[in-house]
Amino acid sequence: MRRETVNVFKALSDSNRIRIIKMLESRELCVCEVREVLDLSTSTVSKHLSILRDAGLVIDSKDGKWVNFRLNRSSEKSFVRSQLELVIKSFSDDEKVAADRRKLAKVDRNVICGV
Amino acid sequence: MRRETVNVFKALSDSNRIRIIKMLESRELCVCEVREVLDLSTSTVSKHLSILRDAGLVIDSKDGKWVNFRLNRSSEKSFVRSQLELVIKSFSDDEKVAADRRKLAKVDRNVICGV
DNA sequence: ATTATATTTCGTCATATAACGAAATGGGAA
DNA sequence: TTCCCATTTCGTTATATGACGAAATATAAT
Repeated sequence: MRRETVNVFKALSDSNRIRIIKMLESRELCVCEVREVLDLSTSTVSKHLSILRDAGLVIDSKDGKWVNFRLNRSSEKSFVRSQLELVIKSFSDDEKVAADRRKLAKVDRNVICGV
Repeated sequence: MRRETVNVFKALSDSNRIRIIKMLESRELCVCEVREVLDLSTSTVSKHLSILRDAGLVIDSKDGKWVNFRLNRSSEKSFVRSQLELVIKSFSDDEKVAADRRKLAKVDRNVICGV
């Protein structure tokens, strides 16, 4: 059994990680921006993002002291692309997702990080 | 966050349950047929099937002393239909899935059950 | 009714997962 | 260098999950 493929399901089977993906639809995010919206500890958010990255669902890139995470919409694996599309199409009527989006619009990493 | 939708991911995030779905592509199956192929205890298989049923991915129907499980290909939820389609399209090159299919072709519930 | 069989539920165990804070890492900035 | 800060890793804890066998249910057959 292909563990890689099952790991995509594992990565998507946590509501906080779904919220992260829905947030990443808006724009690239660093760890502390996600932490601010989800109200979890930095280490927990970092772990969630690493699980999504290991599953191939998100990509990270360094920018100075920041690490930016974005959706891997052009993954070479069609299964990953399909799952991302499905998640993007789904959860649009979810109130928590909507609230995250509103909160995210007000978040500026230069303000909320390093406090 | 819609727990129902996340539960579909949870249901699909176990390799034995993926194998069950791939087996159900061939035909309806009862608990003991699945048990025979996966080589797990009856109670474990029953639990796996109930998780898939609770997620809406499979349907069960009684037929005398047997309970037949089949894929819920015409679920009223497009998300469930899409996920089933994706699983059906995927894992086709998986050796364990192929072996399950070969084993399943030789399985007759009237022979293997009740031993 | 009594027995047999298929399935589910229950209790238990081992492992996996998600959460946290503290400590370690890595890259600007002073 | 030294300090700062974003991130990761580590160690711990609580809960979730997957496995089993035994007991309980439900139905068929005798």
